[in-house]
Amino acid sequence: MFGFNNISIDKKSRFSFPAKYRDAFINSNENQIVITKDPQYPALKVYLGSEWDQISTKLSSLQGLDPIVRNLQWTILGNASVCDFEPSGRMQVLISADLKKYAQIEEANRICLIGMGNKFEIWNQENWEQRQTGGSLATEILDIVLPESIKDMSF
Amino acid sequence: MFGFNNISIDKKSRFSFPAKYRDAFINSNENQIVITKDPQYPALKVYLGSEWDQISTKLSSLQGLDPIVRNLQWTILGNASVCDFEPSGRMQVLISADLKKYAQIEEANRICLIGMGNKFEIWNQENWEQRQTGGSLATEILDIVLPESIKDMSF
DNA sequence: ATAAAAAAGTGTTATAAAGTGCGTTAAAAG
DNA sequence: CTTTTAACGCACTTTATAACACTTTTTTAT
Repeated sequence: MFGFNNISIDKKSRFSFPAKYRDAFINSNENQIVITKDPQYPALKVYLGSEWDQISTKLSSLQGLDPIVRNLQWTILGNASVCDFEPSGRMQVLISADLKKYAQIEEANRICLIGMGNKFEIWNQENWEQRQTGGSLATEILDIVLPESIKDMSF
Repeated sequence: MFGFNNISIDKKSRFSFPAKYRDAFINSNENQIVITKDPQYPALKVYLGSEWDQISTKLSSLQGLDPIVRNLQWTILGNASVCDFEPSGRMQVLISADLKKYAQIEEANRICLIGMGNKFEIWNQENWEQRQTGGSLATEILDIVLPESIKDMSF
């Protein structure tokens, strides 16, 4: 599932996945997706249920007394929103007020949904354009040395 | 059970778990939860009964002559409050005055409840926001070398 | 020690807000 | 021109919370 989409969010903060992904969703047999914060950028990550199960299980098993691990757990696990999802239906998903704020799409009624294979990213349109045209965003959050325990994970 | 929730505590220091966790509680077949202190931060941890049984059994079996272990035992075991819990009901829980004080939520009528998978954290809202936005990883209470015995535990 | 008063804890109800479902219209694609 | 998709609007349902009433426990005064 790849590609760029500029789509709308309605008054209740819902968006629908473009129909072109329907078959892929049906084939992957998922009935849940998970939205959470991107740990590096003011953007959101969208995972398929099965993918999320793997990531969350691994991440929550790591030693939380390590402050870097703990911060990742907070960001990724502590902001995850699990949504029931019907690939055969409207494929609608709600974005919580918190996540909207984080991704700076509070006011916006349009977002950028970027297909990255097994996951999606959601961006504020201006942030996305700036980032693509080489500009840097102020908030590079995770500028740290990673502990061994998470070096083999990819979020 | 994941995600961020800003919820109210009533005048009698009760809060209710958001309804979105009901199914997960019912499926996990728990009728008790345990609230205790977080050993690193001014926050509270909430465990499911079964999870607590494992953690507390393991932790209390460790060698208490190690001062770090001893401190963890005091903090986590010595402040645990077991609450009967009805997933099919209102899912209400009382926070003791002690624990409220520790988490600095004495005055507040709102708290942040953070779902971290198999456990929750409870934070004073301001503390949480500061910690999430400040990004300073410097000020951890437990900034020490962990003994081998607890390296494989995650609280 | 006993009774009264206060505090703490438990449970119920009402109401506003948030979330969900679905039909209709508008736009795009074939 | 027909079919599919995206966006919008409305109605319905669920949820969160404050207010209230009642019970139990603790404290205080006699």
